[in-house]
Amino acid sequence: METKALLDIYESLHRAYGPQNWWPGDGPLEIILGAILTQRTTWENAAKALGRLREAGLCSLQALDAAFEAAVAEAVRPSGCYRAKAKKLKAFAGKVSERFHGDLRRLLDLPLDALRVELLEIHGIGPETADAIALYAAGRPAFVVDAYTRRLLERLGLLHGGESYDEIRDALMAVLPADATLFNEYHALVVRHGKIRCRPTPRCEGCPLQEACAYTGADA
DNA sequence: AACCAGGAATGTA
DNA sequence: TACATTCATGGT
Repeated sequence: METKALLDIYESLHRAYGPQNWWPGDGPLEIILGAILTQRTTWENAAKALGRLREAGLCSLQALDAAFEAAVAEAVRPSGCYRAKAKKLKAFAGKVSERFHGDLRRLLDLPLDALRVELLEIHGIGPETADAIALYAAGRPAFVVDAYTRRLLERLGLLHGGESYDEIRDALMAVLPADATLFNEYHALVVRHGKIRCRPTPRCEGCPLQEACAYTGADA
């Protein structure tokens, strides 16, 4: 993949959609909890679950660590896969508690590579969630590769379709400047664009990537 | 009424 | 290593 092609895509998307302002404020912990809760669900459902965690007084590492898994599960029910996610949330709280003395900063302040290794050891955190946490909670330049990213790059002819997560991530990070702000907006823009469902004809009317690719959204 | 949404763990060959 | 199944709510 080439730097210019990828930056051109970014420019087109940014011109069309503007800044997406993903995961602002909230604080590192809630960003992490949200990253787990949004797996295989809409952000609306994840936000609902996060709100219920707050209501239940479970929005802290100590509270999560001490709480019954069933209580956590009940709170996060709206996000789906709720028993599995309750286990994941407690796994994260437990890891920070035992390995980092309950101090989230000790984890987040690690160098990117070390941070990613630590995150991947935690039950419930795979490559995409690890990069989302590194980028949006720790502010590190980690490129988040999701289904939208794959589909876009495949349809633009930059990928063939058999690549692993790490292959795609490493290829992108090898040619793009290590800029957390850029990666933050890039991922958010790819998702924003990917949600658009183009009509078969005319194809992608108003699509910002029309000249590069007539059909990069979801299947209509 | 199938299908998808800001995945990952687990089981099987 | 590579693919199938499971988790499970809520909106089209």
